[in-house]
Amino acid sequence: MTDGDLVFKALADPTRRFLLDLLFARDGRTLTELESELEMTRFGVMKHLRVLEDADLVVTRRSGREKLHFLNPVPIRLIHDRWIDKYTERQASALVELKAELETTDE
Amino acid sequence: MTDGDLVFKALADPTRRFLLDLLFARDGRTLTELESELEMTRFGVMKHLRVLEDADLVVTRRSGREKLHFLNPVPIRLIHDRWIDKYTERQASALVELKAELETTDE
DNA sequence: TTGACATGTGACCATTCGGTCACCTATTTT
DNA sequence: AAAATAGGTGACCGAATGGTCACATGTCAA
Repeated sequence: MTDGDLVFKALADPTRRFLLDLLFARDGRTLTELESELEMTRFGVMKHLRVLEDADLVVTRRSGREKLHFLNPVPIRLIHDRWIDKYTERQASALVELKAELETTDE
Repeated sequence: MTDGDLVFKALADPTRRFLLDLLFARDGRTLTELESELEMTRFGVMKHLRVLEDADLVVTRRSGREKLHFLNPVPIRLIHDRWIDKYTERQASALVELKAELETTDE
């Protein structure tokens, strides 16, 4: 399996996307800390973190017996660049902003 | 399953990503035309296109007995916006460009 | 209107994936 | 040193996924 494949497989699971959300909000957390945010055993979370790490979406640093987890945004950017070229980028982001605007004025 | 889930599930398969690549290169193709680019039965391709359509990554228009397929970049842009904020965007794209530059100068 | 063409449905099967558990190692604390 | 803490491995099982086929509908051309 190539690098790119790993990224898409990693993003396919809702638990793993939630882990990325947690790290996006605050970096450098340990497995145990992340586990406490999820209704799942430590082993499940560990397996998911492993997948994210293999995909290079999460990078880690050991500190004693702890392992700190950090979000790496580069693979996400590459997904964007694959199907949105420089010419259509303005359109796409404009549509996204328009949609967001319409939804907030609904409230 | 929510809309976002469908997008990530859809992107998880290499055949579906290749279909997006084909449509990114040239829009408005029929099922039969796309099928000819793949080593898979028509039914397999149809199933994949259905998944992409449910995820809103591909939109279609009927024309007689043909069904034309178009790429929709909006969901891709939303993925980008979820984990790359305005402040780190410059960093991420800079890293991507740097990596591309290093790889091309290698040759 | 008959036949060819383009697309569609439901069932089926092999493989992959998500999650848990028993068991294990390494580091810190008391 | 002993106990507690943080992380890790391999096997296992139910559920979801990828791909194919028999069969069916709608559209176009001769």
